[in-house]
Amino acid sequence: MEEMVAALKQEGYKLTPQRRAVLRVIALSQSHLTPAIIYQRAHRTHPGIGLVTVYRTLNMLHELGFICEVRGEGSRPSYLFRRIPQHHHHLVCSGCGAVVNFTDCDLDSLERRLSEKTGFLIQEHLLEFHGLCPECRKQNFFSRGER
Amino acid sequence: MEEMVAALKQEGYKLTPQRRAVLRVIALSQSHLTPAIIYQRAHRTHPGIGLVTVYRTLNMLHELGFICEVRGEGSRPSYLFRRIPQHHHHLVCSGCGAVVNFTDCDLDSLERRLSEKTGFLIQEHLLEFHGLCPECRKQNFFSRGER
DNA sequence: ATAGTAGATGAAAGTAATTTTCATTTAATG
DNA sequence: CATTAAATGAAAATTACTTTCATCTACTAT
Repeated sequence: MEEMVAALKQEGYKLTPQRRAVLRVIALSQSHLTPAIIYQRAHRTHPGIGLVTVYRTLNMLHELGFICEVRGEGSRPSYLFRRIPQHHHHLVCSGCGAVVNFTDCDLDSLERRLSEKTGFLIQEHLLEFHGLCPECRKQNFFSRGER
Repeated sequence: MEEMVAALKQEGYKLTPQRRAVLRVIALSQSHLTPAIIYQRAHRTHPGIGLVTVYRTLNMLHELGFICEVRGEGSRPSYLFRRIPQHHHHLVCSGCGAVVNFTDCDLDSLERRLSEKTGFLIQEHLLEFHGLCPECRKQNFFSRGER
C-alpha cells in the first residue's frame, strides 16, 4: 500500500481519496478481482466513487506495474495485485478465485526449441494453471471464497 | 471440413448453407480468426448471413471441440480451427496473427511440483508464446498478414 | 493560510462485442 | 410432399469499457 502511494506520488499522480479507496481494496485482497468488484468494495468506504475512476485507477496501476491481468478460460481479464515484481505466473482457483504466484516456469529450453523450429522471435509467454485450491477441494466445488 | 460436417450431423445439428459457409472459412484459413472476420468472409460466399449465426456456429463448433480460443495480451479471444485434436498450445505472431501449434509443453513436472507445494488440484493449463513470425521479422513489424 | 492550476472526478453519452428475443423460414425425417 | 423441431436474421438488450466535458480539488507556490 505504502509502496503504491509512494510510486504514485513519485510519478506525479495526485493522491485522491478515490484512488486511496481503490488502493486499499486491492492491497487488502488475496485473490484476483474484477473491476466491478473493486468498484463495489471501494464504494463501501467511499460512496460516490464512480466506476470510471476505478477503471482509470486500474489503468494507472497497471502502467506503474503494480497490478497485472489474469485471464481465465473464456473470461474477461480481472486484475490482481502484484506482490512479486518479477516475471511470474499464476495458479488460479476456479472455485474461489484465489491466486498463487510462482516464478519457476522453466520454459527457456522449450522457447529456444520452438524458436529454432519455427523461426519466430519469441517475445513473451503466458502460462497459467487452473484448478481447485485445498479449500475448494473440500467444500464440494463452488463456494465463492470472498464476497 | 468433412470431419466437421460428419460430427455436426452426428450430434443432430442441421447442415444449413450458413453453417457450411462458416465451416468453409474456418477450414480454409491457416491463421486464427475473429468472429468479425469470419463473418466478413462467409458473407462473400453467402451474402445475407447474419453475424448472429456466425456467433452461434462458433459456439457450436467450440462445444464440438473443433475450434479453440486464442487470447493475446489484453485482446479479446479469437477463434482458431483446431487441426490437432490433442492437447496443444499456440505460438502466436503479434504481427500477422499466424498461429503455430505445438504439443510438447512438458509441464508435468512443474505441475506436480506446484500441486504438491500448494495442495491445488490442477485441472488445466494455458500456455501461449507470443512473438514475430519470420515474415513479420523481415517486414519491419506490423503488416497484417491476411485481410 | 490561500490562491492558482494542472490534473482528477463523475454523469452521461458513446463504442464495441456479444447475447437474447421472437417472428419467420427451412433441413431433415417420415 | 407434409410435418416439425431446429435454425435464421433483424432488432433490441446486455455487458464491459472508454470518451467527453463541465466541475471540482490536491498539490504548489506564494
